[in-house]
This record gives sequence, C-alpha cells and structure tokens, in this order.
Amino acid sequence: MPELPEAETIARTLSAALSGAVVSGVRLRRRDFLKTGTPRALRRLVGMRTTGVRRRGKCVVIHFDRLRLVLQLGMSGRPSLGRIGRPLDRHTHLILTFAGGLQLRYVNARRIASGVHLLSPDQAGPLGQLGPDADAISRAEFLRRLHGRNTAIKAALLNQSILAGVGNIYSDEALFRAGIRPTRRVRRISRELLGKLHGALRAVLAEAIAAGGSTVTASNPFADADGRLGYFTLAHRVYGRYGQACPSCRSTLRRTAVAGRTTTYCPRCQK
DNA sequence: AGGTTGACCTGGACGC
DNA sequence: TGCGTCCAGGTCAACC
Repeated sequence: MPELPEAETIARTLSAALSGAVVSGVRLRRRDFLKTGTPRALRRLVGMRTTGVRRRGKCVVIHFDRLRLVLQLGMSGRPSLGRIGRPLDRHTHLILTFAGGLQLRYVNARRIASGVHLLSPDQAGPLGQLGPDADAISRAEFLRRLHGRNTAIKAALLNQSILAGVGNIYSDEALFRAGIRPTRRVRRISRELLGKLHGALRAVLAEAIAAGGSTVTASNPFADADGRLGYFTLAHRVYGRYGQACPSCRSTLRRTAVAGRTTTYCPRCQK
C-alpha cells in the first residue's frame, strides 16, 4: 500500500525522468477520476514543461509553471513510466505523453481514496488539510500536535491532519519499535515515550525510503520491467505477521482492530 | 471541535 | 472448475 516512502520513491523516480519534459499529449480515460479541475483544463497541459516532481504526505505532485497535478495514490495507485506503445493496462485512467516518446500512465485498479487533482496556484485540493510530513517533523512539533489527544495512538498516527504520510504499515512498525500498544490513549503516554515513538517513526520511514531508493538507479531508472514505480518490500517486523513469533521476544503476535484497521502488535513488548 | 464509524471499489485468497 | 464469501485499506462524509 502506498504510504509516504512509496510516494517518495515514485516522486524521486518521476523527478529524475520528467523534470523539464514537455507534455505532448493528455488522455483522461476515466473522466470521474479527475477530482479537481476539468478535462478541458487538463488538456491545457499540452505544451507545458514540468518544473519538478515532489511528494506531500502520500501524494505525488507534478509541478508545471503555474499548475500542479496531484496524484492521490489511495490503495492501489501505480504510476508507470515507459515508452509509447506498450500494452495498456485495463485500469489505466490517465496518460501523459511527453515530447520524445516517454509516457506516464496512472493505473489504479481499486479506485479507493484516489484520483487526480489539477490545481491552480490558489487551490490546495487534498494538500490543504495535511499536517507536517512525518519524515521531517521535529520532535517538539510531533509532541505539540499529539498533546492532549484522547484517541488511540495508532488512530492519531493515521490522522493525516495531525501528521502526513503514515498508513497502516508504518504505524504498526513504528509502534512496535517504540514498544507502545496501538490501542493506548495518546494522553496516557509519557512525553519521553512519545519522543521515542517520534524517533522510531523517523527511522522506519528513512529505512523504507532507502530500500525503495535502492531499486532505482541511473542505469535502470524504472522500478521494474513493466515500468511500475516505487513498490518494494521492507522487512516488516509485525505488519501482516499476526500469529507468528515476535522477532524480539518470540511471543505470538496478536491482531486487533484500531480505527477500523487491522493492527498487529506484540502483547509482551508493547505496553 | 475532537473522535468514531461506515461507504466506497476491486482483485485475490479461500472454502466447498 | 466455478461460484460465493470475505478481506485489504486511504479518505471523506456523517454522526455523536
């Protein structure tokens, strides 16, 4: 599932491949996938030059001179980069062709919580409600934004208006590393322990970005043979491993639900 | 206003 | 084989 590290890897790859490229064609194959802006406005991208590709939260943002195109990856968004003429995946919703024959396709099978937004300079779209990026937030700001919350710590980590970029995988991993039970109320956790969580979160995100970045090299600018970008497997310690042994104490990992999400934790290591 | 819940969507895993 | 059922999960609207 694309969270901050996956979006970061995709943005870096697209930035290297597309910065300065000029759009020569736009094809919106599924009209309702454009959540902000109009098909007419989207077509005006033709002739425009990209000025960079960045990430914000879990979103990939392609910058043009005055416009931004935001890709909300949702559950299954898979930007794909390649040459014109490759076979078309049936769930391809948007195609941007660039001068020289490079093509960016946005493929998304399960269209949950996903879409594209064409933003003018005065529009924020889905970026407007986001808290600070989780890979860059300071310890003091992390503590300040969590202070006094009466919700489960995992629910707070998943709340994109508190901090942006954390999803189900990295919240479980960070809470395991910090030794905090996901159901614990934020205001019942000491500042020291929240500080430890901040460090654990920054560390796991940095490791995941490094693992993703290692799949992208100058000689092989795309993540796999089909041109799909930015998906990789960091060795998860708890996510998806319920019923297996805790890598630290060998207790059996348990599964519960927090904020409607499947949650895995170690009943012994996480208090 | 903070917190909680369910709808959205489809592919894949599983059971019979 | 094939059908049915369930699960995954990010975001947002609607509720308390």
